[in-house]
Amino acid sequence: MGRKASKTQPAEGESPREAIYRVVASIPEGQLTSYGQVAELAGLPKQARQVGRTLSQLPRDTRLPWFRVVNATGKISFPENSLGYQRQLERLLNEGSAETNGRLRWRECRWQP
DNA sequence: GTCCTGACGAGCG
DNA sequence: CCGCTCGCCAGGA
Repeated sequence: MGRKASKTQPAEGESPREAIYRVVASIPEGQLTSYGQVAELAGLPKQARQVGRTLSQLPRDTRLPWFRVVNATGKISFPENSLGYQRQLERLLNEGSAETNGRLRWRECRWQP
């Protein structure tokens, strides 16, 4: 098939972005995971940065549970004074994944997709 | 084309 | 625990 070899793709007929969306969408409510794990499950090992970059470009009205993705140190990957930090913490507080002091509660940070 | 940046992560001192 | 470096890679200037 005369197909122009694209750039790095996970190959399942999905673009890296689609794969990331699929994985993030599958994170169960009340559970947290890391950018690195999303990358791995999406078939993009060692590309945690690309996951972060992709999530940073999500539309505001997205239904994706992007807020369930935090960094490997178990913290929200935004400066504490930023709006992004507040929005993510708010969402996590809503489903009981965080304490009011901003401390995150890791309930089974690894799930089986 | 090159250079810099970034919602990351592991390693090292 | 903290700060720095290096690896990885897509995008924008």
